[in-house]
Amino acid sequence: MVRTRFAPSPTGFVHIGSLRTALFSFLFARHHGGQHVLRVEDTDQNRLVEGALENLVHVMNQMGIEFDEGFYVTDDGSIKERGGHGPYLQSKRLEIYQKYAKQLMDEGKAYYCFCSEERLEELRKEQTALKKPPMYDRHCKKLSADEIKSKIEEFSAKGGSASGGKSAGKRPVIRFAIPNEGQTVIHDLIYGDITYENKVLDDQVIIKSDGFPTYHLAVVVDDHLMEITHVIRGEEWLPSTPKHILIYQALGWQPTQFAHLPLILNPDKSKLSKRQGDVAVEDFLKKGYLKEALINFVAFLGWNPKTEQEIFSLNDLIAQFDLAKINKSGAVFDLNKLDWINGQYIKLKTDAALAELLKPYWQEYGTKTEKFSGAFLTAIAALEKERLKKLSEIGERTAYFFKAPDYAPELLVWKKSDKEKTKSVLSDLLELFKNLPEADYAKEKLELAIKKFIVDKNYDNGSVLWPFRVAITGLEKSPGPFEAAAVLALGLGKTEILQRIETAIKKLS
RNA sequence: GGCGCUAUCGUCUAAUGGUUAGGACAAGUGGUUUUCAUCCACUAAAUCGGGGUUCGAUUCCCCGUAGCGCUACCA
Repeated sequence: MVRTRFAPSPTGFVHIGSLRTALFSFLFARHHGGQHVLRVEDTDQNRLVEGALENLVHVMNQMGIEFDEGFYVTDDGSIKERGGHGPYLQSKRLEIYQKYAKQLMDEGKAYYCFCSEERLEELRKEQTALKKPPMYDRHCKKLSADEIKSKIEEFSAKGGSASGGKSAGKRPVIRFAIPNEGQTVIHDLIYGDITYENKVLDDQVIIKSDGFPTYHLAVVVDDHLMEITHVIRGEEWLPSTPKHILIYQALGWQPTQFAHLPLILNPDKSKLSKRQGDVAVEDFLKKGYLKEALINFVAFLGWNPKTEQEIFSLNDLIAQFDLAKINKSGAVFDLNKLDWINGQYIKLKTDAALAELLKPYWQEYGTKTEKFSGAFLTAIAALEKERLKKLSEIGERTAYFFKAPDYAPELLVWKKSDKEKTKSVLSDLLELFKNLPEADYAKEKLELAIKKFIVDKNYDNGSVLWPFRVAITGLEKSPGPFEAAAVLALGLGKTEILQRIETAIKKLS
């Protein structure tokens, strides 16, 4: 049984890279009929963020990434935990890590380290100055039993006193003793076999002085205990993987399989970061990117089905997903392509569904959607469907439907026409509309009537259609005049059209 | 500095030991059109460099170069 997990630390927002990692681990699990676990890695007490867990679970839920174990959103919107391998919050598993750390100590595979932060810093400085790799010098590994005993007493005497800075905590740290010889080989499902010399590996701290484990211990213990079969994570973890394998071996366990994902990059090719634009999934959602588009786009960063199909639903992805089709080089996060995919998904929506999605964005813009009929909103959605790249654009683009537009009089004059002609065209048009029966305000009838009007009056299209459209929309760029007018009549009645034409004539006077 | 990874159009990528190196986004041009968008057609745009192996290498190997990642009591 394949079991994968997504194991983020709760930072307060969901990074786009995390989304892809979660997506791939979900796709892999589902593709193989396996299970997907959500475990939260909150072992850094200095970086706790209020509400981060809730936010994380809600975003995952919203994106349609499911977890069989871990945390989930209940019907009433609260967060609950489930599954037989819990707890799924690392801060609630402290005794477990302690137990295995002790086991390693007892077997001589780990040791207490009493070195102060200052000493460590000094050491690093010296090593760097000598152009040597900064590594722990294993000073405390050589301590005798008596020395250890007295050091421990000294440490507890200090208690939690603030005197010695952060490093003078209550307890020493525990370091994992890396073997000085030999090699460790990673069999990565994406990168292939990678060999590391053990001697270049540092003696990692596995239990911090506050009693919390570091990532390296916690990840190994939890993945083992939670019966994870495949660890799918970002490429930034590749260099610490040999340490993890060594810990597995020290504990007498079989390592999981590993699949490291290529990084997602900023336009300058550095690791995608907050500094260079939005990286929070929440922000993209807020801007009006559809979850389907986000999923589709992110799936194509580093993976592709090797066909020419570009649009994939989550189910398509599950069916097609294959680790062997993931490539090894990092991928730049290209907003242009995201916009395009988003536009594609917007076009795929029905008019009514799109209108529904648009409501919050109209509200945000200040439009009281409850005052207008569903048919009206749907008709507007239909008009904008092929123009919209992001839902958040809707407010500004369609403001004229809800409130008479304001615009400069010159905008009414078509480039091949002039002010006087425009004025008389609009006056003629006003007459036409005054006599137009209500039933003829439907788009097709309206179009027929106006086209006939143009022929009868011997006008040309531009000198009629341009000012008419501007009178209705007040915009230089907008949907066509017939559909805009028809939708406007549907929502606000035919008199609104007469009024807007009258306003236009006045503007030219 | 050490260790590791990577390298095809601007971007995401496909392909093969032999192809006119393909597609998509973006860009540009033209068509449709009152404007915008859509749509259609077209154009420009790439195998990092040097050595091998081979009849032949963009593909396999080595070296170099570049970029990135890691190098914490952060994950």
